[in-house]
Amino acid sequence: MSVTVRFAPSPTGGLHIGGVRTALYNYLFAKKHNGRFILRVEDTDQTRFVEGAEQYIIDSLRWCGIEFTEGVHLGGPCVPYRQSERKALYATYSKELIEKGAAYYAFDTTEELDEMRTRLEASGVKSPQYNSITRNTMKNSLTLPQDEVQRRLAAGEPYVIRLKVPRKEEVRFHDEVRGWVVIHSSQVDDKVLMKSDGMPTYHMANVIDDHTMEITHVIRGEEWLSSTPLHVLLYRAFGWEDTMPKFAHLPLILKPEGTGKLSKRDADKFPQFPLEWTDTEGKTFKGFRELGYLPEALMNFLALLGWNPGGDEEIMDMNRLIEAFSLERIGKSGTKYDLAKADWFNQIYLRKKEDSDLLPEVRHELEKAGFPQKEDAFVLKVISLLKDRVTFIREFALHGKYFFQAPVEFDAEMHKSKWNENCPAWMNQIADTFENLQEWNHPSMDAAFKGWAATAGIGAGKVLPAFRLAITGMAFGPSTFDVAELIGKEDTLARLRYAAKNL
RNA sequence: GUCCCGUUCGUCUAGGGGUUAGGACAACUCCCUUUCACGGAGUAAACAGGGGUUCAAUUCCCCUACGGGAUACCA
Repeated sequence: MSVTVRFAPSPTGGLHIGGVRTALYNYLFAKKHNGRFILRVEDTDQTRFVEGAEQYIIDSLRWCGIEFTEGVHLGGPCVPYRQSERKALYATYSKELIEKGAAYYAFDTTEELDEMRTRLEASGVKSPQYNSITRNTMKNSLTLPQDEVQRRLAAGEPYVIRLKVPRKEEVRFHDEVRGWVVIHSSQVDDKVLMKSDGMPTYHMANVIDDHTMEITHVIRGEEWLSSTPLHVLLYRAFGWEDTMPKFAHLPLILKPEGTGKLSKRDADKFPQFPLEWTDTEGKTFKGFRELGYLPEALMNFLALLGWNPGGDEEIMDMNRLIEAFSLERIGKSGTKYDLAKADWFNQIYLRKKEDSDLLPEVRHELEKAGFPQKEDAFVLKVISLLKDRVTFIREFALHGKYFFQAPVEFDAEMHKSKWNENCPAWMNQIADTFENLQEWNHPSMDAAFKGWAATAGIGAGKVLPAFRLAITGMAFGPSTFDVAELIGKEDTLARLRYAAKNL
């Protein structure tokens, strides 16, 4: 089976998480079947066009690890891949439809359309539509005399081209996710195909492009399910029904709480964009990248939002996802967007990384935190000690500050519960004991510590928390001896004496 | 309003005419750990409701409720 799929966003803003998932599923499907994967830009709405959005989409998908075989940024056999550059093609095809009698010119103004709707509503029509009945009362090439139509066209009067939806026809299509969907053509209105500015509408451009690009599977969000009958009618009008692509409508991603479809407008409430995005009002939203999510974790999380491999398997990298993916296992119901599990995936993938792979980014975080520079070996050691304890890379700086600077603030709760009046003296004694250590490492410190505690007649458990507090200032982290080993003898003794004096 | 789609633990989901309805995240408890994590063992937690069909329905059918989508010269 030869497969061609496409991801066709419109450059009206940042790419939100639903779009990323759609792109991901298309990518997985294409890869699985060794097919073509096209990035097509649907920029037919000039009023909503946002500068930079196209590049943003390309960059975002690249970061996600979603790769295309052809598209706006790559070129390919179906060039151009931007719909605004394919205008002539749509014009040609719309003429063809008119000649076939499957479409017609309509000259109605916005006011006249409104008038029609209010008039029909007043007379009790539930949902007023421009359709096989009402079109007879409107100004179009079906009602106007031919010479008047020609005259208006020649005079350059604004017009749209509408699909002449047949009165009584059954429209049925098989959705790969939902099964058979049947609808009657009387429920479809005479949709505008070509707008008065000469641009096609989504429906028109979409069908023509999918056909000319030989798309075999349309995998898109459920918001398109209700317009699919229209698309089927269009394929039928063109005589392309036998090569019509298969459809797979993805369940929608819903807001984490409350109701409704996730939209870009919610981006200030929870992360939605792969990369940082600044909207047209100058508002900047952090992306998953900036928040510290690893792309492989995000993809794993997203893949499982509306699809699953059937068993208990959850940790799946891109190759595994490609291998396991199938349209049949896509779910039908909407999915709430709950990032808690994404955090878990991030933790898993973070732990899977080699320490050295983490080094550049950890360094970046440390620098951002303003910590003094340390050699690679030192930072690598910090990474190995902290890796099991963090979910995000930025937490290396948060939870590991004591590796880079002596604590000046001490955890109040721990101070209260674990630090008593004997502690200053103990800390000094430990410092004295450590002073004489020949070897500076965890085992020797451990032995010396235990020896001191035994001769002093103190339970190690009573002193250890205080020791930790003196060295790190917090109640969190790897073994204090490991910390002490890494920061060195001099620093360790200084911290002990400082705590003895000041706590 | 109309049309279309959907409904299993809080969340993501498996399952499917007869099951102790399974897993994961999150929560909680315990173990390990003289901290925090990791790891391990547990606890709590779901078939929207009502009618059919059937020996049997969470599973099939219908209705209702609820949720979502579409109803633009936006995609």
